Parts: sequence; C-alpha cells; structure tokens
Amino acid sequence: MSKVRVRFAPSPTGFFHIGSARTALFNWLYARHTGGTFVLRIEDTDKKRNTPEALRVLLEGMKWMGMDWDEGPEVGGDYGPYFQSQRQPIYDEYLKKLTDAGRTYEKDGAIWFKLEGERYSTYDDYLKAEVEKVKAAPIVIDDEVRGRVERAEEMDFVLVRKDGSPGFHLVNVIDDITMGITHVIRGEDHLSNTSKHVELFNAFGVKPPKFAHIPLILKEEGSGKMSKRDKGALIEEYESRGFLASAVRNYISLLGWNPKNEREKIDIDEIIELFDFPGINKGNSRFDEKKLSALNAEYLRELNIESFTFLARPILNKAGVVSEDADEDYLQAVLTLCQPKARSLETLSELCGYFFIDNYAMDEKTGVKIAKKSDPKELLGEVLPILESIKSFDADSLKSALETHAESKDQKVFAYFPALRYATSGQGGGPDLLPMLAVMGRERVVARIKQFIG
RNA sequence: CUCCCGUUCGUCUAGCCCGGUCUAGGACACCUGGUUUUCAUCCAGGCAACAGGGGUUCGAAUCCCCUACGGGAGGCCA
Repeated sequence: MSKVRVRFAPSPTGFFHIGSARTALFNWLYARHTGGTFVLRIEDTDKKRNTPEALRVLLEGMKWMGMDWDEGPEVGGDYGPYFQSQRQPIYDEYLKKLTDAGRTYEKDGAIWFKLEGERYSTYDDYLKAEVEKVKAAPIVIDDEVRGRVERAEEMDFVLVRKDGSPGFHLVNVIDDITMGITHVIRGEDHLSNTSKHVELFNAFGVKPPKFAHIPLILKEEGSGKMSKRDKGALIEEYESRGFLASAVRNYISLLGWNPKNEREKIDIDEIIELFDFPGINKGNSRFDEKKLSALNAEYLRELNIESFTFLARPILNKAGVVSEDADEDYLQAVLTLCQPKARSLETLSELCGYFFIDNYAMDEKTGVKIAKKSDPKELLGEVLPILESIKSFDADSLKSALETHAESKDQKVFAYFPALRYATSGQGGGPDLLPMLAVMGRERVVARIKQFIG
C-alpha cells in the first residue's frame, strides 16, 4: 500500500475560518495517524484577496493549532511549488493533454471541458436560459465517509477563465495528481463538485484519489453553515480571547468525529491514535461555544501554575489590571488561588482583578445581602485591630486569631467572613478567604477595610 | 428549478453496517440536593430524543419505500 499523502488547500482570505481549521485538522490527524505526509498547498489564484498578510494569518493559525505540515510554504518539499500562483507551467502542460485528447473547446473567450455523451438543448430554470446539456454517464465515487455516491454531470464547465486564469476544478485536480495526493478529505460542500473532478481525473487517465467528505459546521444560531461573519467563526478570535489551543483543537476534532470511548477530553496523541474515517459522522453539526468553554475550562485548570501564569499575564496586562513590570511572586501567588476558580482566561480579570487594583467595583447585590444579616462595618471594626496587630499575616495565624475573637463574642468565625470578603474584594465569592487575605497582605487588607468603614 | 447528502435529548454524540441485551448510554447546558465562609470548583440526582407514515419481521432506533424537514452544490468563487 502506498504511503498516505493528504493536503489542506486553503485560499488565504485574511481569516482562518473554523471550518477550514477543522478540515485542516482532519487531514493532519489522518496523516499523523497513518504516518503519511501532510501537504499545505496555497490556492492563491485570486490576486486581489491573496495578500502576504492573509497568508500570515493562515500560517499562524495553523501553527497556533499545532498543525505542522511536511510540505508547503516555509518548509518546501519535492512536489512544489506549493503556491498555485507559481504553477502555471504545470497547468499549461496538463491543459494541453486535455486539448490534444479533444476534451476542450473555446467559448466566450474561456476554455471549457467537454463532457462525453448525447447533447440536447433545454431551458434551465436556475440559469434562466436555454442551455446545452449532456447525458453523461454517472460518476460513482466510493466515499470513505458516505459510502457509494452516484452523480452525473450534465453540463460542460469552465477550465480556464476568459482572463486566462485557470479555474478551481482544473487546478485542484492537476495539483492533486502532480502532488501524488492519495486521500482528499474536504467539506461536504465539495461533494457535488466531485463528479467534475472525477471526470477530469478520468480524462487525464489518472486513477482518482480516495475521497472523504466530512460534515459541515453549522452556525450556532439561525440556519446555514458557519461563515466568516458568524459569531465564533474565526480561529484568531479564540487565540486573542485566551482560549487554549489544545482545548479548541480537542473541541473541533469532536465536531463530526467521535472516538467512541465516551470520553471527550482527549489529548492530541490519543486523538491521533484513534482518528480514522469510520468515526466520522455524516450529519452536520452545530457549533456550541458553551461546550467549547467547558472543555477549555477543564484544560485551564490542569495547567501547571507556571504555564497558567505565563498565559494569564498578557491577558491581565491587556485588561489593564496588571502592569508590565508587576511582581512575579505576587502574581503567581494570586493566580495559584484563582486558577481552580477560573473558567476562562478571558474573564480572569473580573475574577481576580481586585488583587491588583484598589478601585475594584463593589457588587451591589452582595452588599445588600450582607447588610441584611448584620452590620458589616461593625463586624469589621471589631476585627480591624486584630488584623493590624497580628504578628504573622498568614492564613493559619489569621484563622486562630479570628476564631479566638469570635468565641469571645459568642460568634462563629464564619460570621465575619462575608464582610471581610466583601470589603476587600467587592465580591460575594472567590478563593478561600484566609489564604486570599494572606496573599493580599496586611497593608492592602487593612487599608481596604478602613476605606470600607469610612 | 435540478442534482447530491443528511435527520437519536436544546446542543455534541453512543447505538445503526452484523434487527432482540435500548424501559436508548455519555457529555455540555439547564434544574435540584450535598460539600464549602463564599463562589465561576467538587460530588450526587433530575429533566430531556429514535422527524412522520407505510412496509419486511415473532421482533426495527437499527433493513426497505414514501413524505417532511435540514444542509450543500449548480452562473468563468474556492
């Protein structure tokens, strides 16, 4: 059996779309699973849209997701060039084969592919015109995902546009032939195009590769497939929002594929091991950011504190919560407390911002709730001297000192907790209170309580 | 308009190929309870689906047909 060669052939548009990312991912996974080769080919024939910046976005998105390519831009390979814009001589050569075989003709300045079969003229409601159709023999493909699919082309199609540029169907097939592609894994939106492609493979006298048409990702709300403008459609957006690449990759691998072992959080090595065509679903799937977030939160919590700090720092910088030269030890101490509570890096500044800034917001609901039970100022007034005078400002010392005081007042120590938390953080919830106060430090805690009491 | 593909809880899905073990399993979300000083943690429980109809069969989520619905493709976009 020949070695698997798959390709991801995006057209740089300036965005890295989640659907493209998943197509890339499935190709990459299949290559890694089979020990094959993953080729990255750039379909940059549309000169207007294909800027260096657009290419950069694409390559960075690939790298962020951890999808490395064995052949393509930056790495080269034996089947190049890997930019369609540089492959014109190859297209000319292959087009000539078709022309020599009598399978092309010119019309309206463009070059068309000539189907074989009986021709007839008919009115087409979609084209709103009288057109020539062909009774071509049906093309049968044995799709790795869908099984047998039969479809007959009924109209000649354009090979070369009248401006001289080669069309998608032509270049796609020629590139797959010349790059030795063995498996074409792509979105189901190409399933109907496959009969055109197989016609071309046949005309070239080349055995077509295997096809695997994967289901589409539907937009979260409304109908239709996910498109650039839809919420959550862009990979770079997840990156900037602080999602973990491993979580995004894990989530989208589960959109249309299933490991059948009832587990959902799976590391990439295991996904590679399990990934194969039989696990790919036929039905389209709808994107669900909540589920992505849940998975992301799981990944986030199991990060070691160094990695967590490394990722959190720029996010907190950006939110204006932590300065560039913030104290590393304090930052890490705070994050150690916050990490188990974190659901996303995106909301981290809301979760732990008060550790760093003094003008934190006071949550009104919590304020009302606390005031109902007791007078927080009175409670805080009682414990303030203790906090000011305690020898060591650590969690254990605070605990025993506060307990002793509470007993003297015939109170439970917990009676003081809500007010302490609220005064020092403005919130009703957060990390364990005593360690939290210890990390904040005496100076900060005392100042905040004084400020609160007024 | 034509052709192609699909349809299991709100969502992602297991089960379907090789019909009985499915009073349809898991996960996210949601609800309830527990733990906890609190909470966006953790634990337990709950709600909730085989699109509809016809067949085949002793028996169908599983096989066949029809309908409905969803998605995609078809104009020199890829």
